[in-house]
This record gives sequence, C-alpha cells and structure tokens, in this order.
Amino acid sequence: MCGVPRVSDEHLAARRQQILDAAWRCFLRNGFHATSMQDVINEAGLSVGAVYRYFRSKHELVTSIAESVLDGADELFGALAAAEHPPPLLEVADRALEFVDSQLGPDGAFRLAVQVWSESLRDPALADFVSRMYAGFRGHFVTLARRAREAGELPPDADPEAVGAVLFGLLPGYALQRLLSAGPDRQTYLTGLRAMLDQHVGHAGPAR
Amino acid sequence: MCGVPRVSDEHLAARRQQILDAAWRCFLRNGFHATSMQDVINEAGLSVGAVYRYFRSKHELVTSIAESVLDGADELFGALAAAEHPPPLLEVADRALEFVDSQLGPDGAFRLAVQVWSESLRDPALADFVSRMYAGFRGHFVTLARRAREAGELPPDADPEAVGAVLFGLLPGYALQRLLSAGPDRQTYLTGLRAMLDQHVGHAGPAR
DNA sequence: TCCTCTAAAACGAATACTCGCTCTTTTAAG
DNA sequence: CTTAAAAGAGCGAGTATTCGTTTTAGAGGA
Repeated sequence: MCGVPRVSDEHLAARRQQILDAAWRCFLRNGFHATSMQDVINEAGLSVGAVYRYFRSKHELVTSIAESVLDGADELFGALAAAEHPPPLLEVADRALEFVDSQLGPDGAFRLAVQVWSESLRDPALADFVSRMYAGFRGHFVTLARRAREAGELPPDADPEAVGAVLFGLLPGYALQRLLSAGPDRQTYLTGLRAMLDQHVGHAGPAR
Repeated sequence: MCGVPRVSDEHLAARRQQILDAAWRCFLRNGFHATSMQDVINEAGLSVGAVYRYFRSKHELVTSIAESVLDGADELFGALAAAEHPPPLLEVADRALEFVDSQLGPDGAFRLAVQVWSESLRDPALADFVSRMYAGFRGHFVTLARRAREAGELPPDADPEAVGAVLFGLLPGYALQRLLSAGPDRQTYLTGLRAMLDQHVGHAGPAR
C-alpha cells in the first residue's frame, strides 16, 4: 500500500513514439504485410515483450500508423480551408499539390497512404475511419469552393460540393502519376489546370 | 518418337483462365497477401499440382492478374482516344468516369488496381510495368487534349501534355472518393468539372 | 503411351504472439 | 542519505500455426 512506482508518462509516450517511428520506416520500406513484427522490433532496438506492451497486436500498429498518415493530410487541408482570406482556387491547388509533392519522396507519407487504401478494402474498421477522414478532406475543399464562388471566381450557380470534390480529386491523380509513372511536375500540372480555367482566372486568378 | 498426344491448346488455355478467374475472385475478396495458394486452388476446384503446372509461383499469379487489370483500362482509354471523331472533353470525361463507375462495384477491377499500386511499391518489375502502362493511359488523354485544342475547345497555347495529365488525373481521384468515402456521383462530379470549364464548353461542349 | 490431373504428405522457413523471468526505477521507511 | 521492497518495464527463448512449394504415387483420358 505504497505510492505509485511508475515510470514517467513522458517516458512511456517516448517509447511508444519510438516504436511508431520504427514501424513507419519499416512499413515504408516493405509494406504492411511484408513487414514482420521482428522487423519493427529490430528497427526500434527493443525486444518482443517491450513492443507488445505498447501495442497489443500488429493490427493495432498498422491502425495507428494509418491514423497518423491521414491526420497529417487533414491538418494541412484544414489549415488551407481555415485561412481568413482563402487564396484563389489556382493557388489553393498549388499549395495542395506542393504538400502532395512533399509527401511523394521515398520517406513521404503518400506511399503509406496507398497502402492504407489497400488495407481498408479488407478491414471494415479501417475503412470506416478512412471514409470519415476523406469526407473531411473533401469538406475542406468544398469550403474553399464555396468561398471562391463568393469571391466571384466561379459562376454563381456553381455547386461547391461538386467543385470541391473535383478539386480534392485532382490530388490523388497527380500523386499517383508522380509516384507510379513519370508524371508531369507540379508546374506543368497547374498549367494544364489553368488552361482549363483560364477565362475565369483571367479576372480573379493568382499572379503566377 | 511418335505423334504428340497432348491435350488441345484450347483446353490448356481454358484451364489457365479458370485458375486466373479463381485468383481474381480470391484477390478481390481478401487481397493479394491474405489470399493463400490453397484458397485459389479450392476456388478453382483443382489440385495443388494442377495449379503449379500453370503458374510457377504465387508471384506469377499476382503479376498475371495485375496485367489483366491494367490491360482492361488500357483498352478502353485507347478506344476513346482512337475514335475517328473524338468527342468534346466533357463527354470524354463522362465516358471515362462511366468506365470507372463500372469498375467500382464489389467485383470491379478497381479494387484490384489499388492493390496493384500498393504491390508495385515493393516489386520493381511490377512497378516498371505499371509505370509503362500509366504513361500509356496518360498518352491517350494527351491525344484527346491535342484534338480538343485543334477543335477549338482549348486555348491555342494550351499544353496537351499538361491538360491530358489533368484529365487522366481526375479519374483516380473520383474513383477513390467513390470507393473509400461517400463521394459524389458521376453527374455531380461532372457538374463540378463543368462549372470550372463552362465558358469554353459553352460553344463547343456536349449536349448533356 | 504419354500427358494431365488428383490426393496426400512432407518440407523448411517464417509468422504473430505468450509467458516466465530479470532488471530498473520509484517510493517509503529507517 | 541509505536502504529495501514493490511493481512496472523490458527481455527473449519458446509455442503453435500457417505459408508456399515440392514430392510422391497413382488414376483417368486422349
């Protein structure tokens, strides 16, 4: 009946993060399925028991990584939509594509996102989470579309839901082309988008 | 040194297809990794030895399925681009999205495509194949963009490579929203696209 | 008489996870 | 400050299972 001889909470959180970081690197390197728990354990420099103290199963580890991947994207898209003076649509697209670019590298999160899509096709709980997050992503772009319409960038009868979905939909297409094939760079992609928008942008678009 | 008492080539091809069909269903149901060879063997109603006579390994089975998935898309996109009188861009988008829709169901190929993306991140040979196929997809849409420019649908200085990449890029974004989240339907998506294009489309666009 | 296919067993390698142990940290008493 | 005990933190050999693949021997058809 004495005090609580536990280790500090910061230590626990740090250990947990240490394992998550190791798992991130392993999953990035070999994918969810081809990565064994032993791989993560070695990468973290810990023991089997230690890892299983913080994560009850490999599935829980995969889920945690998936959540942090999607959370990262939600933060950025949310910040874009929450800006006091939302930039014109082409600049929104530029910023969003710039973020995508930053996640396309060998240690970027997008490679993990592709695996999350794949995994969510077989894991209903993960599918539910992904569904809610992507609805949120789309919601951010719908907000931006609505503001763009109010700013006169879009016809008054334009449907923000539809335009937002298209705007958001541009991103995976760009990312996949860059990741899987030798897709055009961001500038070229924006050029293509501008060619499709130019008359509207002519009197309300961004400088570049 | 007698005649060749082999079974007919049609029989061999049919058996091979029988195995591929079984693998298709299994991979669609459980994904590449969660599907065991025994699953495919049972689904095909054959024996271990029979399957291993037609496919040397599980990897070869996965590769064959991946090829047939991408070949299906290439056929349709190629047919779109090869039409004598290519339809206006919005109708092209409509046709392409209609194809995507048809592949979005529980037994559609798109769920397999997502897994191919995921798998190609770890399999260089598959990545190479996917890269070439996606470059071809984009090429078809570049062709369509070039023709649209010639038809006056796009500004004379528009870059077909860029516009084609954006057009093609719209598809995965739409498909993923439909597959993973409760994304808007095709009509709504097209509405959003039209809102972004309308002034150009006003004098050259499709009826609907 | 080949060839195809079956059925079954066996293979080694790899898997996720358990469990009893040791070590370290923390608190409380002397 | 020293000391001791309690409990959580960490360890790693071990378990049971599953995997892809090979090998066997034989049945049936062209």
